[in-house]
Amino acid sequence: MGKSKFVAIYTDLCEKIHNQLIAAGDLLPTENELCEQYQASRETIRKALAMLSRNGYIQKIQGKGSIVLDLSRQNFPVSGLTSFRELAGHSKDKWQTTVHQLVLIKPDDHLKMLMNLQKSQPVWKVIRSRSVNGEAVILDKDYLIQSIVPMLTADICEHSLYDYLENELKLKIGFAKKEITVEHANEEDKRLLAMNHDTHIVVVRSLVYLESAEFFQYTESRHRADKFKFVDFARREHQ
Amino acid sequence: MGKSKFVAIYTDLCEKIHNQLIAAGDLLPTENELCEQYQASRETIRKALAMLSRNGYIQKIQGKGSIVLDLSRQNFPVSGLTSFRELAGHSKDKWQTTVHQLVLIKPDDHLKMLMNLQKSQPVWKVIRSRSVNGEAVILDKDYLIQSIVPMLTADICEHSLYDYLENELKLKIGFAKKEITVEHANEEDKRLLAMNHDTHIVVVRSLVYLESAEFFQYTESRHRADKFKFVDFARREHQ
DNA sequence: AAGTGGTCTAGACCACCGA
DNA sequence: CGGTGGTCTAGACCACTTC
Repeated sequence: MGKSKFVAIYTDLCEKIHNQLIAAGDLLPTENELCEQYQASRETIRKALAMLSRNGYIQKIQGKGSIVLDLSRQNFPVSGLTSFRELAGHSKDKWQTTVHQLVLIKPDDHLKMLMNLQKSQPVWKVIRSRSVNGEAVILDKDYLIQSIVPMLTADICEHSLYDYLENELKLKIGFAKKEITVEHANEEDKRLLAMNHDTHIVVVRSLVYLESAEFFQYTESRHRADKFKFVDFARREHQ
Repeated sequence: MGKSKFVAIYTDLCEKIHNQLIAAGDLLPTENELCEQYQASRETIRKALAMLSRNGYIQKIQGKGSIVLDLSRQNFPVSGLTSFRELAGHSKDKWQTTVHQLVLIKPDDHLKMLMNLQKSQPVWKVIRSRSVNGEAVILDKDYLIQSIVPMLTADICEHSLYDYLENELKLKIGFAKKEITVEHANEEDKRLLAMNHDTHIVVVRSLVYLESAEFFQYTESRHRADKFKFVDFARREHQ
């Protein structure tokens, strides 16, 4: 239950590609060979390969085989659900988090609209800035529904909020909808970020849901424009 | 061959959701019921459901069923491969395309690096602006490898380049890697776009590949910052 | 013609949910 | 407990590439 067979096969092939045991441009073993190697049925192998394909590791070509792609360089887990991790997790720079505010609030009308709340219910408001090399370049404003996250501390917010949610509270994150726009910096941005003569902020707004399809968190992640970068791998679904 | 069974089922369910024959928040029929309805095996039904899930239409919950999600409002085909379509295709505004340049060039070193070209080979360079309500807000610079796209005309570029590539040349687009950043507007931006006192440009750089894994196009899509919006649906892959 | 991936099937067992 | 989705299997046939 910890892992299904096809995920284990996916993970194994993933590592082999990352460690260049299989070089970019090469063909993967055929599906039948992989059936042998992993003692699995073909459909199970194919699930693992489909996952590799979705995540940009391989390209399957009918009649030929599965080519290993060369996108690994900057291909950190695309469309992960937290923008901070996306940026920080895979870089070598030193990131630091500062908690500016942690309060339990009753949402006002504007927030209720943003969060699509029907009734008024208490919400954790967390404001944090993220610094790299001592320069605050990201301002994260999180709003979490208290009936799902009963307690929060500054300590949790300063370290990894998501670790806490997933590993301590055992919450299962399901999906999120994100929206990226560019806006003018406001007073709060100027106060809490090192604005560096820059007037623009990239705003990533996310609605995050649990696996139960229950809404759970709204996040506004405000990035200094010159420090922002979003990478995406998109596959064409021929229908 | 035109369509596989599971794609047909996916498409049918898609339409039913769009037309609200199945309401958001409701459960889809169970997998076994769908087997009956579509006269298909369960794995085939599950392929269709997996596709719906990937594209944000449903959330599957073990032991319960598949809930129809309510993301339809602004959920245009996320992570399509062409940023112009993403913006224009599903809006009600009137868009117009102006072709500024269409030439066959030998790429210089900078372009060769961007396009990851080993040898020097002729490349189509297409510069177009996109206007909405008479205001030019997007500048698209496309570079297409001529050995794959032998001929281009201004007429094709003014209408739909991608229609031509897919339907006339029968090219099969496979996947793309995109990168979104924010940069200062340059002279060309100011000349060809209605810059509106704005100094920033959202730059979407894409490397596009065919299904054969062959590289084929580099695109730089430069959006006036205040007109830019990117929407993404991301699913957590629990492993 | 042989080998590859693409699709579909029927059946089995498990993990989870709700009454 | 019964019904749901999650996983895995073995086998079949098709479409495509390559020789």
